[in-house]
Amino acid sequence: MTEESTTPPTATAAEERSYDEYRVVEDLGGWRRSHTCSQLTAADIGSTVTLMGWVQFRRDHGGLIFIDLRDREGLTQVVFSPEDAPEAHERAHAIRVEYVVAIKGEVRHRPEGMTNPNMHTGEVEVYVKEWKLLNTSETPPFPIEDRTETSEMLRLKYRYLDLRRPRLAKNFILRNKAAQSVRRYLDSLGFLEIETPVLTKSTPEGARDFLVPSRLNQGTFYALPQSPQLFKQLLMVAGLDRYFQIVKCFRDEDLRADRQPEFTQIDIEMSFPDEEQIMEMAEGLVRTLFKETIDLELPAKFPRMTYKTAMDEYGVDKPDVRFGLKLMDVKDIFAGGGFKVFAKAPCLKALRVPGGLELSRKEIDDLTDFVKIYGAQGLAWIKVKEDGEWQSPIVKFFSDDEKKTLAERLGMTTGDIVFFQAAPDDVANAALGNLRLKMGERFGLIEEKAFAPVWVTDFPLLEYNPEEKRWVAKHHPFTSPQPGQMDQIATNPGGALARAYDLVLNGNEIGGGSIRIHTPAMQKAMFKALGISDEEAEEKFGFLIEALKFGAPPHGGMAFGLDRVVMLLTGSKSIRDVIAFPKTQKATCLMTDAPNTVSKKQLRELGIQLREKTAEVSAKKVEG
RNA sequence: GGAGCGGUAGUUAAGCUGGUUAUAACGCCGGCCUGUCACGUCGGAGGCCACGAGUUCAAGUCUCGUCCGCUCCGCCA
Repeated sequence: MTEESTTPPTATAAEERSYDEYRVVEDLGGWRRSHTCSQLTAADIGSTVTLMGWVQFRRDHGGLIFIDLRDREGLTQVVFSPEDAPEAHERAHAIRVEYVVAIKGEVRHRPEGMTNPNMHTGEVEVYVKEWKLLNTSETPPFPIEDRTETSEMLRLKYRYLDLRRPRLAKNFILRNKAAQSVRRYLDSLGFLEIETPVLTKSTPEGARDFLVPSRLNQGTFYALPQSPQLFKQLLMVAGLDRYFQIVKCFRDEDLRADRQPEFTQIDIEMSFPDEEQIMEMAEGLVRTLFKETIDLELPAKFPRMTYKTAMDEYGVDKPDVRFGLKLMDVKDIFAGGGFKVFAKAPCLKALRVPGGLELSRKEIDDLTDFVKIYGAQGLAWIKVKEDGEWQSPIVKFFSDDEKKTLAERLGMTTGDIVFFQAAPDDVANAALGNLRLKMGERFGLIEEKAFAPVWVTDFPLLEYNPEEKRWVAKHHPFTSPQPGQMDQIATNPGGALARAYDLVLNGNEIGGGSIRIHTPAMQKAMFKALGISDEEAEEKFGFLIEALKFGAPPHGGMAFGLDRVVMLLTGSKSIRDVIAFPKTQKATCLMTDAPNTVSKKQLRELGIQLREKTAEVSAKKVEG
């Protein structure tokens, strides 16, 4: 080291200096970490430790220099003192945010009154004796800290920096805990973790498949699994009895805050179960998971609700039961009455919101726009004023009898607002069901930290798909009907019930499953009911029907959406925050720039040629 | 496929009814500073206002289109 470089710059120095000469990256040179950045406490005082990590903040007093050293576990304050270690201190002026450093020094108690109770390691600090610069860093495009909001775009482009932020890092520490907890629990119950193929067969029904062209068999395609559904059933046929897997699933559908094209399921299947046994196992799993990750005791038994009740009272099949505000059917009150809009409505439902009197005209207008999203034509309402008078644009059309019955049925009282939807069932339910959630938020009825699980049972087996003009499986075509329900399919397809169940948590579907069909006859009958011809059934699902012929045991199971569960456990608003490298709403990866074009050679090997317009778009992408 | 919100220094935002040199905070660079912890303080640098057309004497601002991000509907269990 030259004379000049060890002399601190003085105020009289004419030209600006640079610390680049100190920014020489060194090898580890045999150094090893002795502690993480969240470990040191008063018990370690006096010991010599080695820490490695990233520089979170730097506070250079000219004399003393403090840095907060960060790793995934936490922060430790490190002190460079010109008296204790002049050479180490002088070089430390060059340290910048996000540099990677290794420091060796002595743990000391902080001086009286200088401890930091906000910091896990706030009682102590490490006085540096020597240190190594392991790497420098450019100034990060956004601050690596929780309190600064940054655009999703930048966060995704520099995901590895985003993941350094403590809040996100914590999510993945918890996610790991959750996964390990699930494995321990299921293993203890005799479930075997078995892997299933990722390159598999495209099956109709359900979501759009992601396809993978086959080079060895040109003109044919694998599909990525929407779930390992058929494989896990075949594992039951194989007599493996109990299976589970924490597994990626792929669905090529549009994205949402809680939907990614690839996501992770806790996939479970067991032999010889009834619904009760599966629900018991699932409740145990969720209870254990919550206990071991966030130390929360969920009730021993989760409440249950039929699909019909959920739709009638909550308007959705995934009710948030943390608060009341149930929908009420009032169709009968106005049937045949003078107010045509209500009298003729296929479905007429009301939502009474106590305290809703305070909603302004503007707010009601906004709510009207809100329900239009779900296909509603408008939003009728009645306010019950302090003097008991009803204020409403429609009440003048009501008869006295109608008013009286309505008030009694809904329990209308001063300060209320009542909303109405006169519409087809699905529209009325969607509009009021979502309005209910909005009102729950608006009036602070939702206890944010509460977790309210609920089973939704007795799902319909089939639902009508107007686009395809046929009945399709609501759950999937391998779901067993409830006893006797198969007979209904011919006469009243929509009324047949399935042995299916969903687990709903705070208005989020976190899991679902069913007892499966295990005889070839029933499976064939089901395909027939779905309008799938024998030939098609044979071509697409022949291997399943074949397998069912060889002593398939009764079996059933369920799958949990791990991403959604972890999202709820961590209080995240999107599953992107619990997926290390998520995709944008257009299903692209801003970090790797996937999906991308491939060379002509690659396409030729696969026997694939782009259509003219597609090729143009592709060429443009290559240029850009 | 559709609806809504957004894109302005490295970052987060402000920028009114179109009008002089586009603001601020944080960050960055440098000076000073031995008890800070989102250190303080003094000074400095930093802009294709997403992109492309148009209207206008004049566009960050108005119009149209395109691209990108988010939320939602459809889609998806």
